[in-house]
Amino acid sequence: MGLDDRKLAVLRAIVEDYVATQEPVGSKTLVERHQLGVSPATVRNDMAVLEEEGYIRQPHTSAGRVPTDRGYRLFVDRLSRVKPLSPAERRAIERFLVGAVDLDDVVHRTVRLLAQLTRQVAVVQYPSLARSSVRHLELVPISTTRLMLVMIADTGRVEQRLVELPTPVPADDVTDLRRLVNEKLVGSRLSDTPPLVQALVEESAPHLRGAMTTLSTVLLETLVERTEERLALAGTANLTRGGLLDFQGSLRPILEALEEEVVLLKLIGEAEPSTTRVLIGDENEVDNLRAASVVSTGYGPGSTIVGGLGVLGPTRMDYPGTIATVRAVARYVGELLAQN
Amino acid sequence: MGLDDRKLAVLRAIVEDYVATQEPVGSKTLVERHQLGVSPATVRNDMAVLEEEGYIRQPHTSAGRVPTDRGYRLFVDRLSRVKPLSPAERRAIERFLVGAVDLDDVVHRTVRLLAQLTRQVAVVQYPSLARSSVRHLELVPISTTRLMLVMIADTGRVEQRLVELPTPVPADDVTDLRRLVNEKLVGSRLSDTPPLVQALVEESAPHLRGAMTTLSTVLLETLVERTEERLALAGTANLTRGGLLDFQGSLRPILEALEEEVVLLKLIGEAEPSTTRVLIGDENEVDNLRAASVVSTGYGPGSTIVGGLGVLGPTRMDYPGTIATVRAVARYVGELLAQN
DNA sequence: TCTGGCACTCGACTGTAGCGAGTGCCAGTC
DNA sequence: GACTGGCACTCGCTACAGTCGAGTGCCAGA
Repeated sequence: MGLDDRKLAVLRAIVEDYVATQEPVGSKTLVERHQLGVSPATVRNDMAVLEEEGYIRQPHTSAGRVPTDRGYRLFVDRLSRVKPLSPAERRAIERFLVGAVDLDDVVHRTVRLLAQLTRQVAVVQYPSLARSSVRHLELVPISTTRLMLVMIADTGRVEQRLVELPTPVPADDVTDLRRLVNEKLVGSRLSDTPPLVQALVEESAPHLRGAMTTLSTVLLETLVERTEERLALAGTANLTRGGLLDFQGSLRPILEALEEEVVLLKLIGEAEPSTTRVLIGDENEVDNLRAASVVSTGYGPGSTIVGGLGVLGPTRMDYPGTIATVRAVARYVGELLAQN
Repeated sequence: MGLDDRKLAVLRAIVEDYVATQEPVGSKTLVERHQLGVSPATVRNDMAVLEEEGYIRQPHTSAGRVPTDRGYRLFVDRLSRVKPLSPAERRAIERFLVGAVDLDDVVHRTVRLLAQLTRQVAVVQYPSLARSSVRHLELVPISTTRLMLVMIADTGRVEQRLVELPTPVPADDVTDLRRLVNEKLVGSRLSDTPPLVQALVEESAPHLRGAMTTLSTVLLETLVERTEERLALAGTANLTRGGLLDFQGSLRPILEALEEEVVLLKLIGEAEPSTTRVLIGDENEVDNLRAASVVSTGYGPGSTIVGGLGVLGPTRMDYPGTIATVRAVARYVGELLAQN
């Protein structure tokens, strides 16, 4: 795989041109637009090598070259630098995010902002419950045998769930239950609660035992097992930019994939390392998204990560710009959350 | 506008055929597929009249006829009966909606169900706050100058909002505040609260006055002014059915409209009368949706209405079936809510 | 009022031809 | 050995002409 500097430069030029024009790029136009200092014939030879190595391909004979997924990968890894944000973008981010009034608001603003700036489909995961701690648990009696359980997490998330009690429970007992669960659980990570919840049942007074058992079941179900991850989506209309050229003519699989929360979470939620992740075309494990690329990263207050966010677009996307925007937005959101 | 019975039958046949085949329908195929008891020539004469009256049109000379928006309207109003649901559909609805665990769950299941049954884009509005009553208000101290206000409505909706207090407020005072707002507001409709909230400030003890003022502002903002209506969406992938024929080739405007919550709320949220509403093509006031039809209705426990739901699809849609499904789903959801 | 017949229209499809962007290869030069 | 200019070739795109056929409008007759 002897790719000298010039061949890399040719690849970079092809990617940049193709992203800009959306048309296969030929050797002649390439030397015209970029100062490569060599003739078209030489570029053609280089192209032949790049094609051999699988970085570019010809849609058909007598057409220019188009980068392959592998070509984009090389471009992203070795040929591009993260583009600094324009002052206008920076301002847009700041303006957009101030004045957010609660978590819902923050998430919605963020996802719209991301979609607008990148002109692609944006996805923002709500702060993960698994990475949140309990700030407060509230029990609101609906009837004598029904409670509304409200959990407030330190990330600002609020989850509620109806609890059907096996037997009527008087108001005083509800107060006791409330005190007990709060004493035991407040401050602990949700992922660490199962043993605590277990202990809660065992330690509770006999007359509370029944209610507490039901309550604990619901608690475990809601907060731990059914990892109730939520997310917000925006910018699907951006999929129609670039006519029907992107996504080989059919938006169908993409739209289908976007409806599957599980799929999206996998895409942007696994942001273990705090670095930005780029998945290009085929690298994607979801079949429906083989024609798309995803740029995602984690966000959270300070250096911790509580959730993921990212964008999805055609493989033919402006990677440097998109990566920069995604990172910047994630950083701003993190700062915003840190203020809480 | 003398449209005798046969002309109406011809129109009905045209609509049904076109909806089924998606192809302009000619006089010959029409008499073949439907027992009209007359010759193609006669049908042609009727068609000419129908076209004159604006109920059908020809995409081009030497093509069959296609219903106009006006034609669909006449069809819906006078030529179609609501199709009874198939047992399979009935079962699907029941199966889908049992086991819903909280409001979010109900809404999400409903919207997916609607999308699946109608094979169109489904929209479900959360129970409107304006039509809800306060069941409980909770104040959770986050710090000495910050409270989390949580409002639980009788419709199951839970809204939260951060309150920044002007001065630190001790825990005892928070207890007092909680008691006061609950005493005053629980049980009242949200739309009726403004005077009550006002009174709350005036009647509160001097040392609570400052905090109560801030609190009341937030209350009014969150619950009344910023009519925080939420909605859920599903089935956008269904827009791609029928190739690019529907929506005159561009999904763009549709997708854009679907991103605007305000627009959607207007579409399905204004379900004043409990009857089903059908908006066909041009009747739609949103420019982006001139190529689409919307079938919507209100839902709620018993005969009250707390929100709207509906579907959006091409004007060429199976109106009788869609209307039946939308109504049935709304009724089931209403029953489900009544159980709470 | 309905029907059969007939001439007409016009989009869809097919085949052909010319154009041109772009390529691969090769011989020649530095 | 690396680069370049030149040349023949490929093949998608566009334009154009011709054919086909579904569907129509109209009219005379039952």
